[in-house]
Amino acid sequence: MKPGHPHATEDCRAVSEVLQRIGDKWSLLVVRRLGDGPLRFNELRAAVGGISQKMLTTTLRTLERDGFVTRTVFPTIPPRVDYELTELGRELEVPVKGLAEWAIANMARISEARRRFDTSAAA
Amino acid sequence: MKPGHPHATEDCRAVSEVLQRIGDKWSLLVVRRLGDGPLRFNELRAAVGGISQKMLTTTLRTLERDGFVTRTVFPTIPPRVDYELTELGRELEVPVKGLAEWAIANMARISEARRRFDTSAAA
DNA sequence: AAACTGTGGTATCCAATAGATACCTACACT
DNA sequence: AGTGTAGGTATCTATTGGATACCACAGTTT
Repeated sequence: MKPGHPHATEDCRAVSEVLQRIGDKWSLLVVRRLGDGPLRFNELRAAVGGISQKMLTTTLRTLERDGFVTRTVFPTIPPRVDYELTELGRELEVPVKGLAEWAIANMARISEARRRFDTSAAA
Repeated sequence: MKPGHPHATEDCRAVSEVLQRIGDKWSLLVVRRLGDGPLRFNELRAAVGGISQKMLTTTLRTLERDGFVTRTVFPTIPPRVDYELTELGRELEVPVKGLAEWAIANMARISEARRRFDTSAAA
């Protein structure tokens, strides 16, 4: 991240892409829940809380496509589908955890900055 | 991040919020550029590349609101406005850098997972 | 005097995406 | 006939991103 780094811009764009990818409304919540072990669709839905069926389906498909979770179908009746983090998904948790700790530690500072900005702008 | 952690869900939601915040299309690119030192509006625009005036304005306002950058207006003619990272902005770069390294190191794995998923789904 | 230039914006409109809601399937069991 | 599972589809709205045009101001050019 020093000036003159030849690939700085494209690298940064790659990071931005990954951030946009996992920065949607539900992906992190889902990954975090699966971090405790595999879950079935409706278990996961209940564990996350507040997510609609469609959004969970969409979120899981995208996570599966990107190789973060695996989807295992048991051809029973009624059907049973297990979702589980892949190795890649578990590795992702490491840097995310770093960001998580920062976010938790600095949320108050951000909130206060917002409050200051909003009150001074409203004046 | 262990099962039974009482604040796991709300913490995770906080992280998700921060990620959504900086996970937009331009914020990280802008922060990265300002990491090399303060820049004027049009300098920044040229440095980032491909960003419209409106999007840069919007992005900078939000970053300013959240306390990541400062905006300094010099009341000259023509006007001159400098943007600079705050201490909070510079601190943010640390965990983001961790995620950045992960993203760069694993981009290929994600791409390959996508390719596999898309080809097998298309079949 | 009129028009153009460089700044850092704002206002407006349009397209694409994200998310929510409601309703649909198929199948077996009770 | 109704229930539970794991979805799919269709529709709607809200948010996001982007393009375009415009503004104010002063100096410079014509």
